[in-house]
Amino acid sequence: MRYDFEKIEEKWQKAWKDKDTFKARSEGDKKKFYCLEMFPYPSGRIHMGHVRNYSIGDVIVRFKQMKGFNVLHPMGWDALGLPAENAAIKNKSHPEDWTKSNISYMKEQLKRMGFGYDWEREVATCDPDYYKWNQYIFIKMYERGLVYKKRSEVNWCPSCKTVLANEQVVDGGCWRCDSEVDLKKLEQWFLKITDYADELLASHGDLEKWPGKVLSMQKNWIGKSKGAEVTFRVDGMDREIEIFTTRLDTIFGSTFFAMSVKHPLVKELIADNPEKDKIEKFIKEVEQDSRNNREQAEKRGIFTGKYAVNPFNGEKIPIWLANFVLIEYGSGAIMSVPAHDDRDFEFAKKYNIPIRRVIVKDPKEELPEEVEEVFHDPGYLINSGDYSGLTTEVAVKEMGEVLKEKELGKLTTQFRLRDWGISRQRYWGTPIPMVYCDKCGVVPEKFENLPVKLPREIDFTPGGGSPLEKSDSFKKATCPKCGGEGARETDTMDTFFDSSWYFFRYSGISDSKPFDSEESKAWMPVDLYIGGVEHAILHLIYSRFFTKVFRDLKWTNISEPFPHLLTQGMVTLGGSAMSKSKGNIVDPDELIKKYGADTVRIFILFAAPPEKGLEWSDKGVEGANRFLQRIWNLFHSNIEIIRGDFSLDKEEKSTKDTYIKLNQTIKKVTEDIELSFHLNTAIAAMMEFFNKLSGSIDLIKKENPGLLVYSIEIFLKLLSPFAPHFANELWSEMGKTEILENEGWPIPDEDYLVEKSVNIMIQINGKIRDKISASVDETEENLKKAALDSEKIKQYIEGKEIVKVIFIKNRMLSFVIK
RNA sequence: GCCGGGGUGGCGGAAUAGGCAGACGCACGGGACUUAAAAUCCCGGGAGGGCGACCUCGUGGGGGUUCGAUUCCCCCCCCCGGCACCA
Repeated sequence: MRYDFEKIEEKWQKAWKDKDTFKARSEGDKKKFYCLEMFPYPSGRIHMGHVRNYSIGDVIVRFKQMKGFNVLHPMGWDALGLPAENAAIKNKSHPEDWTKSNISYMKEQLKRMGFGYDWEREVATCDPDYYKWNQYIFIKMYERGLVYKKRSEVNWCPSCKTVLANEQVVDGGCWRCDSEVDLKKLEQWFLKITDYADELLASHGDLEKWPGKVLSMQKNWIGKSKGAEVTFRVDGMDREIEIFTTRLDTIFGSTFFAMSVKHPLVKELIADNPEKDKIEKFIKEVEQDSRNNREQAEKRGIFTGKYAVNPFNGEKIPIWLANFVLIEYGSGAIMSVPAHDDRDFEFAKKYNIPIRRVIVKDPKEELPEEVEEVFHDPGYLINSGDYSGLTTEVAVKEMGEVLKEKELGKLTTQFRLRDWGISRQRYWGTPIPMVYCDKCGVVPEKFENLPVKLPREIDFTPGGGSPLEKSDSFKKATCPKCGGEGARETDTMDTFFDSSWYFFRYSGISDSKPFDSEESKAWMPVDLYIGGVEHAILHLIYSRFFTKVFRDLKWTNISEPFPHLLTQGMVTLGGSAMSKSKGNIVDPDELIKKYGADTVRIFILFAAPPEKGLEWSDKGVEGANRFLQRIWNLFHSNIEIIRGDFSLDKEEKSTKDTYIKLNQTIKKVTEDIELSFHLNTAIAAMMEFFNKLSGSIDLIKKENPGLLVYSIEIFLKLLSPFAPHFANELWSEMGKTEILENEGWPIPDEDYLVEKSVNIMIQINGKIRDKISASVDETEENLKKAALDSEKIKQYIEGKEIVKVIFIKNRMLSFVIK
């Protein structure tokens, strides 16, 4: 008979709800465990990635709960953002309605999967009670000088009609719709994440439980490089240009100077150049090029007619405009050292600029005059005046001191990381709580006026500016400072703002603060954070930034929100991530309907270890179902014994191997969940045990029925985090009254973990030639005797000399012969 | 180019303080049950050779260390992810 998963799953979901099984409690002196999976965007329905992510989390949570932890396992919705607006425009509805109906549908789906959450802590970022605190945090950051407004060139997505953060531009395209990104000059609000760049990188040392991959991605993103700022005077002009270099030691080799066409001084430099028109044409071309051409273009440049003066040797070097110098990095100008930099070398070759070698590996080495190859490594300085002969390292130090002394620059550090532009010209986001007053300037909204609510009735079709611009009632505001008439900021926040602190909110929901610091202190940090590797940079770096700001605001005493990160691999179909736009979605609903939640959970967890990518295939889902069904069948065909009153006989010879296997399985499953999260091998171990049990069922029934009862008990406990409804059903059929979630996690019987006899392999010259069954801990002496008695071994050893014997207890005996 | 992760049967994947490669599952083949099928149960399987006991080869390729290497060292190839005229 097939088990009726529908009935069973509904029954136990109701039981968990009625018993508040997953309500976070702070009881006794139990340790806390805060397990969090990245909250979903309510796009409509959950997808396989969610199923995988939340199944992993749920196993850990149920395991920890049985292990005796106070567990916090909340869930919520990352509910603001563009898709809601786009969908609403398409269906002529409202983003709020679309979002809320999606939330309620998806919530049912999560419940249907049997995931154990504390729904009392649910948050939805579109709720004014939530985004109120976005606004509050924004103002607090403003007060700390971490928020500023700047007119700047920003990434503009012409299709989404909004600004994108640097992090949201992928290969020159919009991260969401892949349209080519334009540059646009706009007044934008920025968060000074760069103030924390150094710390964000330095505290990587505290994140030893993060995947190396994520750390390296963040490291790349922050892009710290040590070097020096040096000021070059422009010859014949009262102007100076600052450069950044990581190779101050090569400064005597600088034979030209290069700057970005967008450098603010360019206009002035070429003002009196007779070939000004030609240069301006060049500038236009380069600007055009950098927009259209995502690939690395051929190096091009043009001489400005001016010279820069090298502060170290007074040498005048030509100032060029070059397409390979980026305005976004450093100061947008560089000293070029062709002998020691590939780009400079290529450029110098093309434009016949002298190439001067200033660093060598060995000062005694005779080198040709002509520099044929760029030398990158550190070494000894030559052709460098008083510095010649010094090592790279010493030269940088000494030159740095000279710079400082003469006020010509300093040793410094550059970051690739830019400040985070958070202004968005769209409707469905948190209004930025600022008021413009003619008298007082820009003023943050008063606390008592928060939240600044999104008006519901509004034309939110995107245009050039923010849709909120069109609402007079929204725009109209009273200046919080002087009480005069003011105008509200109409841009909304990047939704990454919302998700940068939601985990704090869960840890201490409060009406009067973003989160209750006291309660939060008891729960934070998140002990295990599980989510897709696609959030490795954006979300995770922003969340770390917010946490450090909260610490500095004394709202928390932790510096890192997620000491332990588990990044699950993406679920792909046809090689790419499932997404609506690509139309390669697999809807879990169908599988759940056909097989039930327990089967789906086992199946997705068994398919691969969590951190690996998973190319979707439903081959094998039958196998997961079959596994449960086999347990069901064995259970029910032996129900009398299982319900009976039998005691376990550990020492019964005929079944001792099963008892040992059971204990080994407890150990393996526990370690797989706790240490490596390799839930696939945990399931495999359970299957292995079940195969063993069902293979010797007749013997066990006859000789040791107590072992069957005991095995089933333990087995159901081990299975319960994976297939919780199923396990609970059988558990209750055994006559147990407590639910499994409130039972303790089994502990292996240490005296029964090792088999009493083992196979010893006998090797000759490294090749296995025989196997001998022996009791555990058999001595080398005895095994050697037995091996030498073996016919198989004899034929190899006959007439040869035994040079050496290697023995590893309980494993092998190896003869080296000649 | 730099950084990170990989490469194991037909497939998903096991196993590395060096010691029986391929656990577990899928798919496949054979058998039992059945009038038949489905379901279920049992058996089989890396490749090649041999009737067989067995033998040889085999964890991307090449070299090395070792009695013994999927595991350690050196060189190379390929795949995936990230960053990238970053000065």
